[in-house]
Amino acid sequence: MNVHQPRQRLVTLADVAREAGVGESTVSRVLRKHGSFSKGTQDRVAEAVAQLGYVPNRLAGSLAGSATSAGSQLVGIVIPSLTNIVFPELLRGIAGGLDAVGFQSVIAVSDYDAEREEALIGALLSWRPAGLIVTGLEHTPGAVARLRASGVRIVEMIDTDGPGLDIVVGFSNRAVGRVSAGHLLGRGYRRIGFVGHDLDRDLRAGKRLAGFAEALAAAGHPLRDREILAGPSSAAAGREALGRLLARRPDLDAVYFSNDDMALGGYFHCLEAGLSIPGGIALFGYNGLDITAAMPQPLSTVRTPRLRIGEVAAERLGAGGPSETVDLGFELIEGATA
Amino acid sequence: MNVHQPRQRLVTLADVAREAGVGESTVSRVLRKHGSFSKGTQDRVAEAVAQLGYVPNRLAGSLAGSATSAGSQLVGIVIPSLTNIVFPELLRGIAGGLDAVGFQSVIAVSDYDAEREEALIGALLSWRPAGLIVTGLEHTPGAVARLRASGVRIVEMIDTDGPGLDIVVGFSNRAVGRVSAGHLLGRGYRRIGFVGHDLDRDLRAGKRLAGFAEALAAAGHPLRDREILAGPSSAAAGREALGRLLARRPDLDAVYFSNDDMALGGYFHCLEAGLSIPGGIALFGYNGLDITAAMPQPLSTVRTPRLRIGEVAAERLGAGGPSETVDLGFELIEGATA
DNA sequence: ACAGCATTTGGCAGCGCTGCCAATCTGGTT
DNA sequence: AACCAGATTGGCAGCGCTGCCAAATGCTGT
Repeated sequence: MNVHQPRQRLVTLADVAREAGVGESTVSRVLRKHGSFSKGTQDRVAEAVAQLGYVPNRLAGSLAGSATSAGSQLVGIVIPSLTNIVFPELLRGIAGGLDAVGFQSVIAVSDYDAEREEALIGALLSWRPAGLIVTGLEHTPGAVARLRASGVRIVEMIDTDGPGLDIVVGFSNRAVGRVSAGHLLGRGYRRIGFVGHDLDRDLRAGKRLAGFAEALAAAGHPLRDREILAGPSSAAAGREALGRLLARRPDLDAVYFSNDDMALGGYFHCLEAGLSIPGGIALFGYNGLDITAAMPQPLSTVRTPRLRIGEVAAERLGAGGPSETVDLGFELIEGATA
Repeated sequence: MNVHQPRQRLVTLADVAREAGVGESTVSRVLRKHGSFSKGTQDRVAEAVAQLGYVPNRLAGSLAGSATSAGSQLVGIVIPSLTNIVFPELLRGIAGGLDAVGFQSVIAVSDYDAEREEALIGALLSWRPAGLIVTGLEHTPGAVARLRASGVRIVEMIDTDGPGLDIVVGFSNRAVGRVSAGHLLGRGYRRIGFVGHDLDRDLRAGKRLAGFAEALAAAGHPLRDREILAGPSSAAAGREALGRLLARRPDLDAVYFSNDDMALGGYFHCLEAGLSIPGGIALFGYNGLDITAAMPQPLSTVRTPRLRIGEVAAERLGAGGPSETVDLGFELIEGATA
């Protein structure tokens, strides 16, 4: 089946109209519950639709509507990664918010590559989406130009540390870094290190580190050392990086991780090396992944409102308000590791 | 900005044609690198496009092409969840395979609900996608009817235990269960239990358990007990469930988990309860998540070719071959916990 | 210089649907 | 019985693009 057939002609609205013995525009109105029509007509149309197995063609619908109404019912989404569980959670939030209004999402993954993001934005705009949701505030000039010229609602997610193009939904990554530093300092840690991943590409992680280091320096206990592995974050990377860092600086009393995956890896390293936590070494993460709450010692971390960010992003896309920044904040989880 | 404006008229292909001083069809040919045109024309068109900031309207393009060519360059995807990291990985594979051919994916999440899946399939088909990728082999009769009537290529992912509609890409979940049981039996475990999640909804997990229990029974060492928590899989659920199971049946010498998340939770339970692994109790998971390899004792589990499944699914969607089932197999990871 | 062929180009009819407008119908009024 | 507002309906011109076809152009050999 399905082998190079010239694609059978599918049932069209005109077929339904003929079958139901009414005009095309009437069918269109009934199907969209828009305008007025009698109960009898509605029933006859419904029957014809069922009879013929009609599936509306939204390409045609959106194209026709594009002159006057809101364009297609698609929303374009660009995220940097699918590997980091954070992004699927954002997507889940968006999907939830979106299908409340019958929109659907076209998703593209940039792999933390700004050039690629620009290309993807172009590709998504070619579907004349009702709006676009992108990640972060940093984009190539070309991408910004396209977004501006598109005339559609733009939502930038996750980061509020800087000016946005239209709607911004997230929290301050810099503040997360500062608060995390404050917590460690407050607990009396003084010889603090950092374990991270690819900061050149994950710009938010870079901002957190900047805020973190800044707060430490301001308190007079500057960051002692850092171990940064190229490549995406992972438990394996965190484990290896913490091993290296502690081999070099066994005197550290606390380590800040670029995220929970890395921190979990660090935790595994400590288990294996027989280091006591937080007495021997304190660990502090970022994200508040569910898994960290199930650890024998819950991870000390910062929980971010990922799902909510997605929901709000979706919601604002539909709404017609003015441009604005929505800061959803974050929550420090004390945990037992720092 | 962007407040209820009646959507400015965007640049169209006709505008480009006028600017470049050529006909519309010429612009169309140049842009799609289809048919023949001179270098000079190409340059003039390219310049006009850049000049005007033209973004093609794929809604119109797909609609126009739909009469003769393959329909839109969209691919619809239905997955049951975004929470379980497995599905984002599938998506990543699909995205990779798809953008090699310039297709884009519209993603819908069914929440393991068959009725919802049916509705989503309808919604996706209304975009006249080039193909549809769905999860698993079990669908409502209505969903099957729609898929059949759509006339597009259908790929069913992950599970090969049963007949498919068109292309099936995955592995045998039942076989995973059997092989896992074989491994435990081979290692001498005899008093075996199971910890799982929501099997009524996650049908693949149910099939694995069926295969597992069947193999145990065949060997004369039937499954001793099971603890199944409602709701999705998670480390927290695995931890709690293992606690309950062992409280009830402290004599168990091995436990099979519905997946690695659950197993990791079980591992945490053991750490906390001071149970030695695998001497006191052996743990066996499913999925081969990266994180389990970073554990102090790597988890014994079965690694599934998730990324590859996605890639192959995408690849087959484009290809025009006959219907078939592609079994990509799986790999048993010995690990250190069983 | 001219036929013969390949290459390049433009015109235009749809693709299936929606929005606008005019036509028809309904029921109640005067 | 004539009249009117409101409800219901159908016709049809696009939405922006692609595929088909015919026309124009460029080259070659004779």
